[in-house]
Amino acid sequence: MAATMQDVAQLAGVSVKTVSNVVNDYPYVRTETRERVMSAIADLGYQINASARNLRRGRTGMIGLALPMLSLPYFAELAESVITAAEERGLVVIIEQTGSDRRRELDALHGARRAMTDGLIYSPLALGAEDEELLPTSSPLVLLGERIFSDRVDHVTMRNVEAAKAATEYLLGIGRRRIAVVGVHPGEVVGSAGLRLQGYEEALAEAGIERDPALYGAVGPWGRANGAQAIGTMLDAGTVPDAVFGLNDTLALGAMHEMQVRGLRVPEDVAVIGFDDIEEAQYSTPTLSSAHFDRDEVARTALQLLEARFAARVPPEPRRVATEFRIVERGSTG
Amino acid sequence: MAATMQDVAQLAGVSVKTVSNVVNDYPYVRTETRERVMSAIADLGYQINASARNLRRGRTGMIGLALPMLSLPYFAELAESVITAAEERGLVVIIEQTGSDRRRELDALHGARRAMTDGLIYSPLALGAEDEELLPTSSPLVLLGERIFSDRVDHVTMRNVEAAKAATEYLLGIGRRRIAVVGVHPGEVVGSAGLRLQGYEEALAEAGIERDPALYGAVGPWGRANGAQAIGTMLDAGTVPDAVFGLNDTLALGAMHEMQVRGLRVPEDVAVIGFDDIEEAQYSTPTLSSAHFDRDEVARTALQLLEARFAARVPPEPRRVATEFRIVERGSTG
DNA sequence: TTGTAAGCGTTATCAA
DNA sequence: TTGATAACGCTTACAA
Repeated sequence: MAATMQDVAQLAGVSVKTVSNVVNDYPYVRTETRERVMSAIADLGYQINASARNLRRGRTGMIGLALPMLSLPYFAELAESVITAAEERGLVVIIEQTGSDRRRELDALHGARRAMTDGLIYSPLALGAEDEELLPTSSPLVLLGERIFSDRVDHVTMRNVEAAKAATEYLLGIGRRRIAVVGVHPGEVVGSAGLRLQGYEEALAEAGIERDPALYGAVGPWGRANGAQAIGTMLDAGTVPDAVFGLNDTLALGAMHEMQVRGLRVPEDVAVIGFDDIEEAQYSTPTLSSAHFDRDEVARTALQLLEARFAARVPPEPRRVATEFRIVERGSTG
Repeated sequence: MAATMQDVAQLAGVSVKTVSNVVNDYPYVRTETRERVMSAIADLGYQINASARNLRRGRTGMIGLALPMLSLPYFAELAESVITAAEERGLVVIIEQTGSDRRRELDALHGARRAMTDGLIYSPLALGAEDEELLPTSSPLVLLGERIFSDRVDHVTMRNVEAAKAATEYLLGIGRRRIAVVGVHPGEVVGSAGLRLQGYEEALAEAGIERDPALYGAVGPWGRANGAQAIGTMLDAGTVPDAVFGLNDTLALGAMHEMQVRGLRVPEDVAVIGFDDIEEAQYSTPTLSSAHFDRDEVARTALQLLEARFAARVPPEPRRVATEFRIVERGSTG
């Protein structure tokens, strides 16, 4: 059996309270006492029982991270950042994969898993603005992205519109005029797809270029296969763009792949830019230009927002923090 | 405050024990009683307190997954499978990123995090055979891969030698003779690098082809950048292979990229095969041939081994389970 | 600076 | 089939 505080206390000849004081770095412990306790801890290989501590404290030391799936590189990289940032704060992360399924996204919000964590970092894909009222407001929650907005919840946003606009402007700046956009979710306004498309359209409008529906590649999930398929359909229909804006990097990479297979040269015939700047963007052929966000910063900010709620007696005002971005120029845009 | 079993019991007019019986699907509860309890649970929005349950049960319902980092696609996909398989069994996964750092790998084995999980699935990269004795033998542990072998611990292995041999034989089968190998860790015998290299060498030996050190690309971590660098160095030295075996897919993809940049055609000039069959292999240009393993099967097997230990009164004999593989032929080998 | 004792919300034992 | 009650191992008033 594992040693308990009782065992340590007995061996050190002190009370459990004193052991607890030592374990929790309570300052008013005599050095000599502390040392006796420490050595007893070492002797017994004592490790604190997290369940007991959590039960007593009313906290679990764990936070949830709900995301579509880890095999999407963007989310794997986000998870990496969140886990690292959480570890710095002594928190443990439980990842819940929602598969961008509406029911499972709701479950992450309210289900049993939610009860075993102190807070939730939430990156929804299926829920939308109409679900705002379903967001729990009593328990700490940070929303990532701009899919849902609520005045009652903390947000870390991505400046989707501005970054997409900047990406499109970059393509315009290198002389491209027939810019396809891949990954469109028709009718969507508030999600990443809707917002990034809005940025694209604003850039074109300001450049005085007319909107051409033939250049819109609509797809479902944002994977490479759909990026390839969207541009394939477009090319089959006889529409040949001189640039492609992928609403995320995997779409852009898929589209780039499909065009190369069909003999188009990137960037000579078609320039390509993505969004998110996943690691893979640095290693594709050619390397992929992209709108870059600092995921570590997103993770740290989200954790700060959560912890502000853990600590507070009165819940703080919900905050909305926007993450900075920059356009990274690589081979796919020449 | 969240409702407790007491509250539910009071509302339903029964004892806490009865609520507990309902919650735990104890069969001997009258249907009518069960229904009253259920409706009280629903009314109060009661959710069980995991800390209290775990304290009482002496289990946490959580398992650890120690891996180098999630931004490596192979590990992200492995984590996805493990989380999914764990969820099916009502277990929660805590991911610990070791950064393939020796100290952090040891910490995953013995540290505080370890104490809050019931078992650990462990994919070491820095520890080696000499660390066998450091493996805890009292707590449930499953080792992934063939980096460490111990008779005292469960293993899920990958048939590294056989699969690498098959991959090399496949290249030989399509007529390649100067087969470079990328990702070599000189001097390593037991890790993935050592074993896969062994498979490569066995295949060449059986084909009667002499070992050529110029075709060995040694690198550190197995990322795309190092794959590119290894083949770059080789080409700079005037060695031009007619095929490349990447000891994993990201190495192969990096190497493929570098060769394409230098004007070599894949697969015409150089065929490329990887190892692991990550999702990206299906979307690169050209698509990447690879040695495929079923990660879901690995995950399920690992969990079965852990659970066998949770359940057992007497610890079961350590088992070693080998995962099947197959060579997937794609564009990079013509 | 340290000790005593009461709980945190469950589950397990035993009795009814 | 259900209920009383004692743990599980820790933290925290409160006392000393």
